[in-house]
Parts: sequence; C-alpha cells; structure tokens
Amino acid sequence: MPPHRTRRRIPDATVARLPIYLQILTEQSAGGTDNISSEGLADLAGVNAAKVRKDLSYLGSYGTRGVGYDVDHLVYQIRRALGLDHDWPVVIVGAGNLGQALAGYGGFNDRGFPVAGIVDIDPAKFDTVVAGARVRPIQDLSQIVASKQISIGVIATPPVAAQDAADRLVAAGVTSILNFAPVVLSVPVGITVRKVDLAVELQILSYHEQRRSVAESTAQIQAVPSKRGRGATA
Amino acid sequence: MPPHRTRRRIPDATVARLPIYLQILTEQSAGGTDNISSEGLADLAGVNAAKVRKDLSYLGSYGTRGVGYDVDHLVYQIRRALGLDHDWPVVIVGAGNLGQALAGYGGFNDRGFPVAGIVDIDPAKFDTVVAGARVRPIQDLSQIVASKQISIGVIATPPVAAQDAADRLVAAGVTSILNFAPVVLSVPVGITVRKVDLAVELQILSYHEQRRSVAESTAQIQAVPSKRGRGATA
DNA sequence: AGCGCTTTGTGAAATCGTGCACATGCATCT
DNA sequence: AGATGCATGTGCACGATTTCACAAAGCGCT
Repeated sequence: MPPHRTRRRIPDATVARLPIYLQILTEQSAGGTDNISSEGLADLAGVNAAKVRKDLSYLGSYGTRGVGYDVDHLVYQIRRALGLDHDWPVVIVGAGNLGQALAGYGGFNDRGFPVAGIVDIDPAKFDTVVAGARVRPIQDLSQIVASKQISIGVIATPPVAAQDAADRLVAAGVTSILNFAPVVLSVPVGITVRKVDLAVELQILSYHEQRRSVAESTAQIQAVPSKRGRGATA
Repeated sequence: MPPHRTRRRIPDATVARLPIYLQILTEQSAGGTDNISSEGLADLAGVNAAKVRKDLSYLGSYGTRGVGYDVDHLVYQIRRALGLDHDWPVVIVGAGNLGQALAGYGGFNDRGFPVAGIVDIDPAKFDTVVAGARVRPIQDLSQIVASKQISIGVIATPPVAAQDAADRLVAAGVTSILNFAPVVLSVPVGITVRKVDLAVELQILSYHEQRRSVAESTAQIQAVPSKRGRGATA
C-alpha cells in the first residue's frame, strides 16, 4: 500500500482550522519565509501552539524537531488533506443580490472554487451576465452539474426558495451544499450541508455587546477579565 | 434585586444555536403556533431534544411541564438574552462588490441591524448610493460611529486593507467586528471579532468531498456510516 | 564525536459539550 | 379532589477537544 494512504479521520475542529493555517502559510511563503515554528504559526493564527502541533500531527509528522516546519511542504500537505489538489467547480442557485456578489467575489475563483454556473428561477434574469457567467434557467441545473462534474452547490436564494433549491441540487447529484439562506435545510443522509447566516453572526456579536453593557452597569469591580489575548475572539 | 438579574454565562455553543431557535420560533409564531415542545423545536432545528432543553434552561425555566414552551414568550426571552431588544446599527467598511451586496441584503435591516453607514477609502466611490446609503469617506468613520452610537462594524474590504479597517474601527470606538476579509485580525483585548470566510467554508466542504471519494475508491464494504440524520450536517 | 539548545510529537489531565434517563411538576379528566 | 399522562429540567456518564508537560530528536558548535 502507498505511503500516503487514507489517514485516520481528522477531527472536525481541526478541519475548521486547517484553512486558516493554509491561508497564513501561503502568505508567509509568498513573503519569502521558508520555515515556521508551531509557535510562530500559532501567534499568526491567534491560537495555542500545542493546538497547532496537534492539528498538524493529524496530517503526519512533517516538522523537524529543533527547527520547525517547512512552509511550502506544509502548504502542500494541508492542501492535500483538504482535497485542494484540484479545483472544485461550484454552481450557484439564485442570481439575486447575494448570488451576484458571490459570483463576482474573486475569492471563489482564486481559491480553487471556480463558478461553473449560476441559475435562477426568474426568466427576467436569464441570460443576464453576472461576473462573466451567464444566468441560466434552473431547469438546466442537472445538465450543468452533470456536464461539469460538479459536487458543490451554493444556495443564495430567498428563504422560501431554499429548500426547493436544495432538493434540486441533491436531485442533480450534488453532495455538498453551502447554504446562505436563513433556513434549516432538510437533506438526505450523506449530503453535507454548511450554513452561513449573516444575521446569526451579528446576533452572536449582539450577545457579546449586551453582556458587555450589563457587566459595565452592574459592577465596576470586575475589570475586563477576558482570557482572550490579541487575535480573533471566538 | 430585580428578578431578571444577569444570568450565568451562556456557553458559546448554546449562544450559536439560540439564533436558529429564534428564527424557527419567529416563523412558528407567524404561522399561528403558540406552543411548542422541545422535541418539535429540535426536529425543526435539526438537533437533539435534550440539547434544546439544556440550551433553553440557561435562559431560565420558561417551559411548562407536560405542555411545552409558549412560543411568543420564548421569542421574547431569547431576544432578551441575545440583546436583541433594541436595534444595533452597523457600519460597513468597504463599498466594493461584497460591501454593496451586504448593504443591499435585506437580512440586516430586517433583523435588527440597520446599516447606519458605509465608508470606503476610494474617492471614486464617494457619494455613490448603495441600497439607500450614501458611501462616505473613511475619514468620516469616527464621526459616524460616535453620532449614531454604533458598536458593531463590518469589514468588507480587500484582504490587505482589512487590518487598517479594523484599527480604524477600534479607534472609532467600535467593540465588535464582523470580518469578511480572509485575514486574521489583530485587535486589543476586549474587542470581539467574528470571521466569516467564504473560502474557508468551501474548503471544509472540499474536505468532506475528498473523504467521500477516498472512501469510495478504497472500500465498497463500508457503506456510508454517517451518524448524521436528516437536517444540517456539521 | 559529543554537548547543549531548540522545537516537535504525543501521552495524560483537564475542560467542555452532548445525550440519556428519570424524577418533578403541571394540566386535564373523572 | 385525586389519579393519570406527558413534557420539562437536570444529574450523570460519555465523548470530543484543549491544554499541559515532557521525552525524543535534529542541528550547530566546539
């Protein structure tokens, strides 16, 4: 059996951090840094050094004791673990405000997720060109997915249309869905769904703001305890 | 002391789920349902009923044994816990593709986060009107934040400008930041940052897709084990 | 070649989150 | 009023994740 056989399952929490490391390492590589320690990477990512080492250990032993990690090699290994050694074309359902912005957002194409198609249910939108892609009728979805070997779909429809969009995507053969609509989708087992809800993010910030003001008004004693240092706060 | 004193700290995992419950309950309320059981809510949210009960128990004992929860009262309590009993105006930094889409995205205004201003550094964009808001120079940021009592800022700039945007927001007095730029921000302790990175989400999906294909090619034995049922997958 | 410095990789402990199982308490019916 | 049934609220066990702490290992210097 080949040396790089299927590694043991990587914990979800780690999978969620690997893209961050990847982004930082790519920047470092571009900046000419060719070696980095777990502590250096941890500082840049705003996490604990031990966590970085444990995360990376799930990929294999690619560091050098006393030295650190070779940046380019780490980039290669993380990309491989995440399945980023080839492009994953995506199809966007919904050509409204958000769908158009997503199609035009450079971050998709640049990072290995070219927009292979964008569909809508509204005939008024057909054939309008959004960021180089022509909007096509939702009836063409299956054909687009099949012909371009797409396995990832993005839902950018209004809430009421989201479940229908999901059903159509699944029927067309898509197995992963990124959902921007503020609804909980119901999908068959085996389909992976991730939800990004802007209002939810803001509401979580609201919670922290609210706590802040309650704390301020009730006690002057307890000065900001926050165990959080510099860097992103959860 | 008042009965609704500062409750004990709510776990992050619970805070992240409360907005989902809130959304579902709001829909249910609009649909005429006035009572719901933990199991009913759990099904709609795609989670375990015990988890729902435990989550809600952090807010207090607002259910009735043998009956369930009063939908409207739960909506009220969750809103209060999240600090949604008043609006939180937000300011958007960056009037590019994404910034414009965000400003035009109804989900902000509708859910208690009115866009109180949008600023950019590029003079060419000044005074263009985006979804009812006039783009203003970034120099006006402090004044906007101060005059409208803003505590939440949204960063929708290109990656290189994001740290500067964060510094300016913090200097202007903002204490919570929602960051859409794919960079790790460095902010003083006490500032809450949440990051939404579209590419990260896609990369996580990519990981699952990649696993799927590896699994398919190595073993036909192990049929999709997936302990995940219907509903959103993590 | 050996020594010492540095940083990895990983057991083990501590913490956090989840889900089960059931006693508790409310409402309804007789 | 008492009995019955049902769904909440929570103690407890389990699993996942984080953090600590240290032995193992590479590198450079003498």
